[in-house]
Amino acid sequence: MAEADPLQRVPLFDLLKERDRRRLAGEVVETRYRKGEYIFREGDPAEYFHILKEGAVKCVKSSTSGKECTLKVLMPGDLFCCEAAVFDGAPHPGSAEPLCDVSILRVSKKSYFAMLRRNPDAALEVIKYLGKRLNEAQENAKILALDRADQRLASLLVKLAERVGVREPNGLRLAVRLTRQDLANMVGITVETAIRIMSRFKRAKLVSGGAKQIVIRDLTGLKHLAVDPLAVRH
Amino acid sequence: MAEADPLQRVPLFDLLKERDRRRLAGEVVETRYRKGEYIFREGDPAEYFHILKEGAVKCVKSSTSGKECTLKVLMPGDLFCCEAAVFDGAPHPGSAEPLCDVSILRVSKKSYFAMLRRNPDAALEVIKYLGKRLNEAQENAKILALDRADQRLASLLVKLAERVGVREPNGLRLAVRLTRQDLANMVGITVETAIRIMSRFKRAKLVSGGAKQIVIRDLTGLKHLAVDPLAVRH
DNA sequence: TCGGGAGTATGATTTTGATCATAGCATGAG
DNA sequence: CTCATGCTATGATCAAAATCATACTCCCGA
Repeated sequence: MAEADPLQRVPLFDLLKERDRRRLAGEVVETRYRKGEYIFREGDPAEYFHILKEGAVKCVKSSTSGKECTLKVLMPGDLFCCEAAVFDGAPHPGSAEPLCDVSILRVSKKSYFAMLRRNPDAALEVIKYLGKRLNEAQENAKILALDRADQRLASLLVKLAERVGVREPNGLRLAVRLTRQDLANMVGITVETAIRIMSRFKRAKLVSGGAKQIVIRDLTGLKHLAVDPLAVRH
Repeated sequence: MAEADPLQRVPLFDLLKERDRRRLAGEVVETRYRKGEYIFREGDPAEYFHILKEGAVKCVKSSTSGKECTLKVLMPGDLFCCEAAVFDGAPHPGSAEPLCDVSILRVSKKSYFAMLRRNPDAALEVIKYLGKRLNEAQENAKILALDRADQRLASLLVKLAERVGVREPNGLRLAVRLTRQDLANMVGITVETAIRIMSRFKRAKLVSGGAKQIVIRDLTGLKHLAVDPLAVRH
């Protein structure tokens, strides 16, 4: 906590009255994690509320058979485990793993709830944020339930391009490093299927690049494909 | 609004200070719908916040190709379209259809937000409710992404049994009327597949009954199946 | 610059579930 | 009672994606 008011520019906290922000600042702990570590694991007790300050984090759930599913990639400003922070004593329903070196802010559930009770605007902000997340999750469920593998992957790439795409001469570069395995885990398919479809997308000049760097070369084409039940041939 | 304080026993509203509850009561409209009507449709402007008072409602999303997916069956006390109520001017991301004759309470977004701003306890309650719903939605996404058709159906039946199961001599009867098509829409499979799997479940004495009435005869067996990657044979 | 490991690529085979087709059953309105 | 209609049932066929197997390629560090 080197700066005078480290929470001033953090989403959610920026809404607090200055007095409350200062009060809370003393209770916020900043921690750094590197790729490969866990921020928390499925089943751990959920005692803190988190905000991602820097880097990218994936939320993962796994099934008994060892298969994994990535629910969401969080970016700076995202709140996480608001959903878990909510239950008294219930464990984390999923794990949080850094996709690169990250920095997160952590507050105890108790201080978090006390803060919300004192700051109706912040509470409304959290309500809006959760509403948005619930919406996303339901949209996602629809896609998983109704769409084919290639459509799901196309939808994912569109979503990623819009969230973390960086303009570049030949398209939008995704600012997070994701392997085919990562992509597969996000849409409920196997690596092999993800690789085959990505190869098809490359041939169709929709995307380019590998694990280090994915570039979206034809966003409109992908959007089309996500909606249209016609596969890209060959 | 015949009764003195119609909101006293309604979830969420029961938390309000009496003064606020009375104030809000004037703004709450109760409406009845019957099976076959729509409460609202995907794309309609979202101007109200809803609470289900009586009956059962399904939340549905559909894809361009006409296929439908049922996100959730709401029961009395459930808030709905909190997620949509949140966006300024954005349309409903899904439809709400009664599964039987229902009664719903409706408040304008404006009064709803004003009420939450004045009642931090109610706001926290909404946060908890949304957290729970987000959790459910993510659990659901995991199941859709990783599990086979029979496991998904088994999970659904377990969930339904726990939410709307009524004790009976031969098992738990589901208090909502759901056809095989409804079940199929909830887990992203076709009617035919739902029927085949339900037939298998019947043969294995896990369930009984048809569209009028589904009875869960072996909850433990279903729970097992939901988790275990072994199909019920024959 | 060489070797190893992580990630990508691609083929062959099998499994699952969708699709198409037809038939049977039950429930309720008349 | 009886017909109509909405749901369930089941078979045959097809397509999509999982699985298993093997090879390649790129990068990074020693």
